[in-house]
Amino acid sequence: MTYTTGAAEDYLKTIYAHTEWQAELITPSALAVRLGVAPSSVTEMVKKLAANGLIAHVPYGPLALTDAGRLRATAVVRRHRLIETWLVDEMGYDWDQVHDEAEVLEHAISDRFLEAINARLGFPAHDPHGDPIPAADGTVLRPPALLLAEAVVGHAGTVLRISDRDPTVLRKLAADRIGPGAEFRLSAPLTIVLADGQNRLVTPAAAAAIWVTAQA
Amino acid sequence: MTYTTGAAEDYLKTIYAHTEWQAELITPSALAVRLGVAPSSVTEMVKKLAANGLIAHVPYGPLALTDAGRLRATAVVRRHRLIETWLVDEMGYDWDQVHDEAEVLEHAISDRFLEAINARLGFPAHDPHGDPIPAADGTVLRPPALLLAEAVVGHAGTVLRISDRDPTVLRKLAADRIGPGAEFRLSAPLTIVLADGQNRLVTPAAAAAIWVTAQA
DNA sequence: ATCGGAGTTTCGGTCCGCCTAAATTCTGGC
DNA sequence: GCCAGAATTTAGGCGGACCGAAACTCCGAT
Repeated sequence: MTYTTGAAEDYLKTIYAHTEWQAELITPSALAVRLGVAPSSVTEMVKKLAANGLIAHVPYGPLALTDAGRLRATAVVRRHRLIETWLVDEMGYDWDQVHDEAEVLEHAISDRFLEAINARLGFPAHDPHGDPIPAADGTVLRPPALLLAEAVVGHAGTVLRISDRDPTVLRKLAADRIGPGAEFRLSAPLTIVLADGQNRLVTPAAAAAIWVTAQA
Repeated sequence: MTYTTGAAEDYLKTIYAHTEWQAELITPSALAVRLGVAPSSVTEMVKKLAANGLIAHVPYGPLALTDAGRLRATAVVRRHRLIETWLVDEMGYDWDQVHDEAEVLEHAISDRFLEAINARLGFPAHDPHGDPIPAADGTVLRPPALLLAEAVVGHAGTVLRISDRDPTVLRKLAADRIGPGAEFRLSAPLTIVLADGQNRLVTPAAAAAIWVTAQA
């Protein structure tokens, strides 16, 4: 009835992550791609998660978390992001190196351990990529944001988060000193001016990974 | 061919642990008890480990690690003990609380992470219970030792290690300030005098968990 | 309005680690 | 030397997570 294996947690987390910054529901095939499994594996797990009341699913339709599922998912995300923050702040990792380690540890550490690092870090609200760390009750504070790739020329704002999907992008941006909190103005397509007046050319891949404040 | 699942690591580690302080080979049934699995499960895993050249086994006989198996086992033990040391030294755990957490983490952390904590701890030679931490090449430094339960009255020496099997024993001994490094003399059965002259009565369970230097 | 292809599900299968119950083998006491 | 009981192995099964191939459903383009 509880059903909280590492695999199930990964499915829930991935469903949650998909809807965190985009508002669309995820389809089984998209989920399969993200998880790197066959579509039939998704069907199977979806059946189990639905039977446990963690997701809502009509046959041939998209997937949506139930309240119970969302709570479970945010708990995993919370672990993942606290671990990433801790690896960067205390264990000497760079922000492009934490993902895989966190992926494993999030299923391995005890609650006690989690709270130990949380306290040590001073109860951070965001991870190194700017992603909000869900509270223990599942609450997530997420400001309105849009992709840099979708911003119009002239848009000014602050970098809120960078998707951690592509380590290459992360390394490049770190070298360019572009991270959460950076203020900028989009002076031309794929070109931003930072607070200190420096220009930066961002790759299309980077523009599709950088989320910025919606309001100037 | 490589075959290093968490379960297999646990079998190897347990076989190794059995022969670390006692010189006897372990039998399949003893291994089953230690691991909390059915004897038939042991038979099955033993077959796989033998096929992979990690243990030597003749049907109906006891189990022995091959060189390759010992190397694999000490690698796991190394992880386990470094993690325990780190949990106590840096993460605020008491020595009777680290076992379960280490049991899970030893299969989860990367080599990079392991070396990060190793460096942070200053490359310790022993864990909090006094167990030697194997070197990366599998070398283990283990002084001659005997159980306090087997020492004769009058025996004097130093506490080398305390088995971490029983948390109750560990808590009691911590309260009594008996730990690795403590000098003592066995003044009567189950009675020791510490370096500062204080007397301590040890329970039979504790006497069967405390290993001391063989020579006075 | 239908038809084909994309997306989804079903079906049968694999591997892993575990189980119980039923053989089988070994061994020590007579 | 034999034989009962203990230890071990074999046999058959289960649940979890995955797979590929085949069947099915759905929807948009014509």
